[in-house]
Amino acid sequence: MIIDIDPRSGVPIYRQIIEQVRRQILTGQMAVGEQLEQVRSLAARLKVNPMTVSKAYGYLELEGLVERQRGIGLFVAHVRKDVKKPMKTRMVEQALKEAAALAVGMDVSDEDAWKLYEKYCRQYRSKRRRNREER
Amino acid sequence: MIIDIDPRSGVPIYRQIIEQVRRQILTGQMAVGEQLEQVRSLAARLKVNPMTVSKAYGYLELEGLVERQRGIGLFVAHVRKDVKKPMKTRMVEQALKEAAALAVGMDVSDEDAWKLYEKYCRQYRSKRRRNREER
Amino acid sequence: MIIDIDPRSGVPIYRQIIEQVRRQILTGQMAVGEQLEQVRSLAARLKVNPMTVSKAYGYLELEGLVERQRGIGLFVAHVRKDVKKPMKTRMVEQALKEAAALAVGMDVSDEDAWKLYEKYCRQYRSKRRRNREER
Amino acid sequence: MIIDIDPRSGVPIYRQIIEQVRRQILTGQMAVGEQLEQVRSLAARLKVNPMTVSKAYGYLELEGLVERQRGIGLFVAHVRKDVKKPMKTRMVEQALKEAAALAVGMDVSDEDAWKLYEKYCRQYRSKRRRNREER
DNA sequence: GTGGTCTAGACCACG
DNA sequence: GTGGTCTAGACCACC
Repeated sequence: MIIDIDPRSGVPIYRQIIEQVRRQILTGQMAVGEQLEQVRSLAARLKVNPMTVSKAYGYLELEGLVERQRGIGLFVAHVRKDVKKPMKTRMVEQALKEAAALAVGMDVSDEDAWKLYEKYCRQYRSKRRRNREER
Repeated sequence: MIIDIDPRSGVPIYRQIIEQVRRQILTGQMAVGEQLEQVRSLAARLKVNPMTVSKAYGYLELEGLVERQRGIGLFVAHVRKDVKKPMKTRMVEQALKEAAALAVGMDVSDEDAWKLYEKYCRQYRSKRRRNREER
Repeated sequence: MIIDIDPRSGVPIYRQIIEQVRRQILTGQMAVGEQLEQVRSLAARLKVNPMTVSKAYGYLELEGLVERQRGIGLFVAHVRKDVKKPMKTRMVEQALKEAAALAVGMDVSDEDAWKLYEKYCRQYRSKRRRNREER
Repeated sequence: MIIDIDPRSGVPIYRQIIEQVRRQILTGQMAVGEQLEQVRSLAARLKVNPMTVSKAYGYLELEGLVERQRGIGLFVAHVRKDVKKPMKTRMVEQALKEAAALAVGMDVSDEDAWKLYEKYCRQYRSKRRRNREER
């Protein structure tokens, strides 16, 4: 499992884990039925308290994105496409809405905003490609 | 002063106040020299402890967005444009970056994102126009 | 009476008044028996609340540097030289002690510190000269 | 951590804490990465409310002198030298400026001031040497 | 276990 | 009248 933690970013660690795992599940980077890395193993790898990982997994279970099989571990759950799709778009929509609100307030033109947006997209896409090649 | 607080949002109240006041100052919705609502008055209105408001105002003073006139109150400070500008763009940039990260992760095409973004901008611009006409 | 107030300096206004009047009395710039500017007049001139001036004068009276003559006003008191002298040196000594403590802590060499000190002295001396010529 | 509080000095307690910790960090008396005394522990020792200590630590974090590691505690941050240096010199400069203003006002000659300054520096340097040997 | 936030209410400093 | 500080104690978030 590819997870990057920045303990100094201000975002709680368990949230960083949640977001990255959720993203990987929703985009299919993690397949249905695939087992999540064990709590202790991931915690050791990230140099993080096991309770932190456990908490993140707990939230993902609540969301229905993973399923617990007692004594064995957690697995990526099957989520119906008509449930998955809106989850994905809602997240993006909210972020775009926030950006729009700020840009309008700050008098940033749509063109300038869009140039920035595209720049960041390129960065993230190439970063993603690199990660995939490493696997 | 227009301030909306959601005590259940998880974001500390004083931070919500800071962000909203900062945005209003940077966007010029609050004019230079304008007096901020009094600590006790705002606290009463938001049904919040005066210290919470005071804390928020204190941070804004540290940022230099607000100036104290002892015994009188707090006022919107004059901020040099070359200081203000980067503060504004940084806020917009961060929001766009977040949106880009999500869109890439969720496989949302640039075209779809752009359509959404434009829609929200139109909404905010018309909302803004209405607010101005009311004044 | 020559008094410069900086309402934005962070130092309480009444303290700024106290310090400047005290300095002028101790250095003889204000003669024994000379009348202090009236509270209302000084307050108007400095664009400051009369109570602020009154408070400053009150402290000076407590220190014995000025004397109240009921119904007439406040006058520079006669202070014995053997009382005056230590007041003056103690003030300077304390400031130098603080500067020394910091300079040692911050590893600033005596030479560097002294160059700075002399620079500031020159500035203040010329400022003082200008003030005198204006009178 | 060596901290002396004078609750009767007029200077707010949280400011006294800030200044003393800042000085110890900038002078290297507190090493980079060293853990700050825990909020509750320091509060108990100074017989002060934990929030007061927390407030002080919070400001130091804003200044970038201190970093939080959530759930663990606060640590002396690594501050780039080119950022640290001006902070240090500004502190010394201000103290020297204040001393110069007083000395000029009180008609203390540069020679007398210099003698005093050197004396205090000697005192602080030997005190410092003693402290180092104790370690 | 750590630190952060909020409250209620007292008291102070400043004008 | 302003705002600032501090306390005591409750509660929360995070690890």
